[in-house]
Amino acid sequence: MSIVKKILIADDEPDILEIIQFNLKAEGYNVVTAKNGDEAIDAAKKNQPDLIILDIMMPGKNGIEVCNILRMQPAFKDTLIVFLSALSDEQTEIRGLETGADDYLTKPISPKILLSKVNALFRRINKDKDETEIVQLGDLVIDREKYMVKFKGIDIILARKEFELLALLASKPGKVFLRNEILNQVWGTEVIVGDRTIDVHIRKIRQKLNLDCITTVKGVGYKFEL
Amino acid sequence: MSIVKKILIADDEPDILEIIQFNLKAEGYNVVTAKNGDEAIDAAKKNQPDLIILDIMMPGKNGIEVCNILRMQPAFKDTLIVFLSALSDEQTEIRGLETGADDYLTKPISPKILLSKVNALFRRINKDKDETEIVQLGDLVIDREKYMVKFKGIDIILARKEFELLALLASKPGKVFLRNEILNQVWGTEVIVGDRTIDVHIRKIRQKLNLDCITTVKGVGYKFEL
DNA sequence: ATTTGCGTTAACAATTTGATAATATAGGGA
DNA sequence: TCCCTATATTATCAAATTGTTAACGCAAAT
Repeated sequence: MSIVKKILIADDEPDILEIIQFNLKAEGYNVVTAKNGDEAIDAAKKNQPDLIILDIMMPGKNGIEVCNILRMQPAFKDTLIVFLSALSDEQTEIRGLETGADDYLTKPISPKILLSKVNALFRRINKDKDETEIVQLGDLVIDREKYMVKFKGIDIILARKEFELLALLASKPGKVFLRNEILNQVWGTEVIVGDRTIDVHIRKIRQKLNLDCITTVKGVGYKFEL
Repeated sequence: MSIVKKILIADDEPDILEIIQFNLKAEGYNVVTAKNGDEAIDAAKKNQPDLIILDIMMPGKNGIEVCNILRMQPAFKDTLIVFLSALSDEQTEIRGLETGADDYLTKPISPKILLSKVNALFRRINKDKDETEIVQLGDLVIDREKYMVKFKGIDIILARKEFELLALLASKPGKVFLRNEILNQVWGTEVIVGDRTIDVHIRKIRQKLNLDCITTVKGVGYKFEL
């Protein structure tokens, strides 16, 4: 899957095609269009889009038929498919979703909302791809899932708060985290702890890592940097 | 992620909560509910649902705030979140989706359509599921089908809970399973057991395997590693 | 009816963690 | 330079968490 996502839109109304295409292109998507079901299938095979937006009522094969045909082929088993239809009856919508579509939108739809939905779908797809909870910075590896910190291949045992604190700071290297920010993220809003608590934990981390990677920004907070 | 998906519904209207809950349960989902934003956050942390359905307008924290708070936490980075709101204005919907939600549904909604949407979301998520019945890790063989564990060719008899617990931990070597996670997966959400139950089973496993393969991560959970 | 094993809990021991107080140190501004 | 304030350091102690053992209820098997 490329960096720039490709979207195929199939609709028999030129106006709709035009509006959607314009908006998606403006957002940086690569867009291909089709005027009916058969064209849609051809275009899908030819372009291998990342997302297909299908009108339901089209000349020739309707959207649901197209979806069915595509979903049967291994190449389109995982392709995102969304229906965009003027038909808003329950039966059709359910049938559409059960055909294997990822969403069912009804016309008329605001271009902005359509964009948001499309973005949401791609966001989800990308998330599932990199399931890694690992942050690596030079010789330092922070693994959230394993709850482990390694420095130059050596395991370092951190207590929970220490780990959370380090993970927070390391999540955005260079960013200065305000003391309040740290308190909210690591301790939560309900717990109230004294002023020196953060310092003590910072010190423990510095000690255990034996590495000058946490910088104090006086009067502001702390930041992580190698 | 267990076979049975867990869904958290947050809505301040008891009727809605009831209807949705009923329908999702009928479909075989495991359902947890919350009456407001704060409850939703608590319930999410406690139950680690696979999907969260959030009303927007709720007493205390509203749905969008809840979504924001959860999405900031690594544990909920990939959790499915869907808004279900009576607010159907464009601004709110866009804001909702940009907050990191996977969908935005508007009330009133037919239970059947909601179900179809929920099913569609899970269908999309479940593309990586690859359930092997036999796990082999070094000298250790865990056979889910035969309910047996072998270590260096020698059969080891584990009781049901012990087996389930070990199988869970071994399903992702290195991953730390939170106590809640373990309770949900091995004991289920309905059953409530005491604090020390997990420890006792862990001890029995350690004893029977006579192998230092389960590590305690204090304040977090347990992990399996050879 | 008796035995056996599982799952759970209670009770207590052992351990680790995290917050605080007290004190030292550093750095910027008057 | 001298203060004043913010942070660093250290030791201490309470709280939280887990480990261990024994015992109990229950159900299945004998």
